Amino acid sequence: MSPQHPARRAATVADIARVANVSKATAARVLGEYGQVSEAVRDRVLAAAEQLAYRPNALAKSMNTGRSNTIGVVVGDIENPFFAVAMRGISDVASAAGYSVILINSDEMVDAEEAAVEVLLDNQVDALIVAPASSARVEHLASVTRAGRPLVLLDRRANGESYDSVTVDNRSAAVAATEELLRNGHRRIAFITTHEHPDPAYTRGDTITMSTIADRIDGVLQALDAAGVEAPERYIRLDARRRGVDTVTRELVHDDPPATAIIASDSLIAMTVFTTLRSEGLRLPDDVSLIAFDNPDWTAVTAPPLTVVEQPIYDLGAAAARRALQRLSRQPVAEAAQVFGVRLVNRGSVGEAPAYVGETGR
Amino acid sequence: MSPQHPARRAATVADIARVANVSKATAARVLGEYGQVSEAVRDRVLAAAEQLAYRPNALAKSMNTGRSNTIGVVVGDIENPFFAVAMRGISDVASAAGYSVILINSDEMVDAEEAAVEVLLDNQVDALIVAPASSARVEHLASVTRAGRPLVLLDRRANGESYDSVTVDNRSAAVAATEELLRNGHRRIAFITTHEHPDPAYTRGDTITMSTIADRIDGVLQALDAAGVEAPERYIRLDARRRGVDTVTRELVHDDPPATAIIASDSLIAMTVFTTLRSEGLRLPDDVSLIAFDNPDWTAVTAPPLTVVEQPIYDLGAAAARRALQRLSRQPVAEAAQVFGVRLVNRGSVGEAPAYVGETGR
DNA sequence: CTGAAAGCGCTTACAG
DNA sequence: CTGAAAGCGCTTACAG
Repeated sequence: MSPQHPARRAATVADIARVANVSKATAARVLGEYGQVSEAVRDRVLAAAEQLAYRPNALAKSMNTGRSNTIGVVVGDIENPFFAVAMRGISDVASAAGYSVILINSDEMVDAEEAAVEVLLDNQVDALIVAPASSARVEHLASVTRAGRPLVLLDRRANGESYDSVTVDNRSAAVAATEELLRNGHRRIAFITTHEHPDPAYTRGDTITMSTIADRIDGVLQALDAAGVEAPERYIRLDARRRGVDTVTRELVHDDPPATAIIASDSLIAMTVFTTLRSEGLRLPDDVSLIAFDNPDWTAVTAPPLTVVEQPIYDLGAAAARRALQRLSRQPVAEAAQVFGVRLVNRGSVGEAPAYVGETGR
Repeated sequence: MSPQHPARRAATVADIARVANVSKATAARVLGEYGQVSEAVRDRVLAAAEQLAYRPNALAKSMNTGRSNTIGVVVGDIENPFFAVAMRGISDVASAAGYSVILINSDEMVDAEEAAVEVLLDNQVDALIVAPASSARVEHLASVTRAGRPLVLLDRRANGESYDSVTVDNRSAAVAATEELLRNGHRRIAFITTHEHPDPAYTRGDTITMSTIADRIDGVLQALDAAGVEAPERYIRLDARRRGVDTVTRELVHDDPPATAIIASDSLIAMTVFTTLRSEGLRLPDDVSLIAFDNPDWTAVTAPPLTVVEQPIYDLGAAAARRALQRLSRQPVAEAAQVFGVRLVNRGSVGEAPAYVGETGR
């Protein structure tokens, strides 16, 4: 059987040892690059390996070493640009360190997330990075640390246990966005999120299970309260996918009195708000102002370009991977919770608040 | 040590066997769900497993069965929405079938792709899905089939060997886009791609290493030739990242005679063309028409919304995974090359070709 | 420096 | 139905 043709079976250490006339241990030493081997023997083994097109079986190696050089990642949806970019950050850092990454989508469902964690653990990943769908239901995450493997939370925190986490300062971001709007005279400021919730309206004290959303709402209300706006929660809308972001948008801007500004919790929501406002004949930013979370390229090319809250998404992913790697190498890690700052990018979708002229007008 | 506390060592089949008072073989039979076991013994084993919080070691299982239930995926860049969406398709199909997926980015560099394939093979993936960076340098792909593992090419073909592939009919797509432009009176039609190439200009007979790009150029030229346009390759621009898509765009529309329409090989290029035209004071579609490959959501909200070539990207990924799975189950697979059709989505960026009024005007 | 043996955690024949 | 043994392809002490 010539080397060009499909081999019946891949060559193993034993095969190399036989051909090189050494013991399996010796062959393994040169192939695995550990221990001491004489020059002459090494050459013989290497020649045999070359001849038989030897490739190591990483699984067998993992069985012995207890390390798979693999990192598991659980995100909501890799199709979501946020996670795609974060994944790139994770991948780059992992690859550079010789780690492969196994990816599973949770679709933001805790049950799926739990199953994913189990699969990944069974596959002996060395560490896990997860963007928890809920900050409340996180018992399954304990199984990771219980298995003695590093866990890093991506973008979202978890209640109870204190895990390593790499997040963004969503509260400050929301405060900054809201203040920018307040500065322009807005007082009826809406916040739209598609995060699932029993009631689409928000009442103080409501438990928001996703930490990013909870923080943003806190930030919006904090800024509004500080500005003396009364009952600012009136314009907060949760679970907007249920009735449609377009419908929710329409109601907000036709409310009495209407919201004069909208903060969209992600760029997809912003896109629908944008088109809905346009189809309603409302001008941006003259009639309604808009600020979006996230800064995908397209937000800079719309007319007007959108004012956005830019998050260091790639860095978030990279930092999560770095943290996991540090834990694996037992390096001392300074802090458990790494929080990135965000940046308000002023473009053209925020303008002076229009005067309220009663029910008939705006 | 109570079950709530970190276990020193995870329970194994041997541990369960000891506690349940059966042999390892018997414990393994019930835990691995194979072979025959009596009701009574099964219960005892299950109870022991429960008590010790037993979790199977997928690696050990793979060692024996020769199947890892893992699929390797090599794409150019997961941050690219095209691959993010395709990855979602792959993931969904793989997960549903009980497979995990390991992802590696090649950055469209063949060397990195080659290394990725090696790593994945070493990790004993059952099958491989790769979007080859080059159709020309594909020798490393042979190692996959040589290892007896299914290989499915995603989005791009490879020269020589005939591998399974799931692609899109790029030639027809380019023909359709070009004909739409011709129908509107355009004859100086440009095509811009960032695909790397020694010469940014295109000469008939040039070898384009990426099959998608080669097909698109073929399609554009075919339609233009059929329409009797002379030397239509004049407006084709390769490797546009080198000098900048904005610069390339500016030159094309200020050429004498200028291009009156541009086909952008992906949506990122389209975005830059869009902003460049605007900053040049050129109106879309009155002065210049634009058609983009790919249909991300934002292309529908620009002013004007873009006319695009929509590719069934998710389906492409899903089909690739399905094909890999079929090969693994040795089901008869009808054809080796699955080609998806594309759809021209007419929106607002194509208009009548402006009259050419000589060097001073347009 | 080199080798024989045991072991990682499972599965797979082979007996009984 | 159940068990003792061998084996998957490596690594890891332990001798020599």
